[in-house]
Amino acid sequence: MTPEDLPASELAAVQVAVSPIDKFREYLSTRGMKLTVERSIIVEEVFSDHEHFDAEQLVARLSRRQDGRSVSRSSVYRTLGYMKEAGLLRKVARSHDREIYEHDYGYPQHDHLICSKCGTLIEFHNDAVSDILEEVAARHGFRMAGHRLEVYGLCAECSRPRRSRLDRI
Amino acid sequence: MTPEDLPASELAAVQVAVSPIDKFREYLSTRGMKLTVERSIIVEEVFSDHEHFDAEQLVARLSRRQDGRSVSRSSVYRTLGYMKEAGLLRKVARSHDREIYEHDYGYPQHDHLICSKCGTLIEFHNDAVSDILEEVAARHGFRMAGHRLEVYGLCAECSRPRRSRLDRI
DNA sequence: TTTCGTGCAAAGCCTTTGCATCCAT
DNA sequence: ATGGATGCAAAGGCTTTGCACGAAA
Repeated sequence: MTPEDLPASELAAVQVAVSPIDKFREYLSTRGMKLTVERSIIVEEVFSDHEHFDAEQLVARLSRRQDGRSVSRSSVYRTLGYMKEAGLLRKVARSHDREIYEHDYGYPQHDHLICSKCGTLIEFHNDAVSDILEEVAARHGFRMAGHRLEVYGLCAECSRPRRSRLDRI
Repeated sequence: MTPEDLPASELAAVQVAVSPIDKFREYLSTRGMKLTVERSIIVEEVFSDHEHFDAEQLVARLSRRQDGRSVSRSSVYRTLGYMKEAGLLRKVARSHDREIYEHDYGYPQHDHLICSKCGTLIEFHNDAVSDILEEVAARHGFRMAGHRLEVYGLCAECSRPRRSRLDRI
């Protein structure tokens, strides 16, 4: 119950009162579930950086650990689901038939520009969008819980014309 | 190689009102492909109403036809892909692990409110959203090609409390 | 002991693909 | 004769699940 085993440095970096692991523990307890060693490892790995990731990449990162703290693929998938329910993660896109996750805790709401060519995800935030959606939802008697906005196109890098391509025939 | 087999009348009407089937034929011809009987059946079935659908539903609708004009599942999937490339369809969401399609030809751009409970899709259009996205994209040197905006939550119907559910212990 | 969790393998599902056959917008 | 297209079945690839064993309270 008590978060006394958490490094203060991490708490500061997340900029929230409760660390992800604590929030997860809290969520689990309300469902009669436990914060097991495996679940802790997964949360730690997931929040070790802010990059987007998919289940398989996470499995790979976990199996690459040299401390022998590995977790099975099944547990990874199951835990990602719980973390999403707990509000720690959210699915932001789908790439190559895989769900892409990102932190949904400790970071402000934002959306993405997705390059159709290289797959790069560029985050952006715009309050006006949220306001508009609130208004639209209200007009339809719809109780908005969240949204997913993906803008497709080509990033600056990929939209730059290249001679090599024009040379082909 | 040359598009000389295209009726001049159709070329002239391109910017105006070309039927989905014609637009598809045109697209196919530019790729050296043919508008076969099966592809025509699929286009006809898809544009027989404006509802959203997924591949399996379309397969079901086609197999339900009494005129013996059936099409295999393979062809349905393959053709949906071509129709998307041709600009006739677009994927708007993903529900129950299936891609949801809708017409992308002859209908104005719009987005959706998606009920997390019953899966209902409510369409809405808002110019401000498009404007904002154009601006955001420009600011990032991103060449926007399109977007996908899904608002999650509960529709008016599903957000209404029901006694019957409370009765269950 | 009892309950919940893990890991493995197998199953599920949607979607794609290899290949022989078919056919003609 | 000639490509492209179809249809069937099998393969793919991500994700879920059944089940026996394991660990913690």
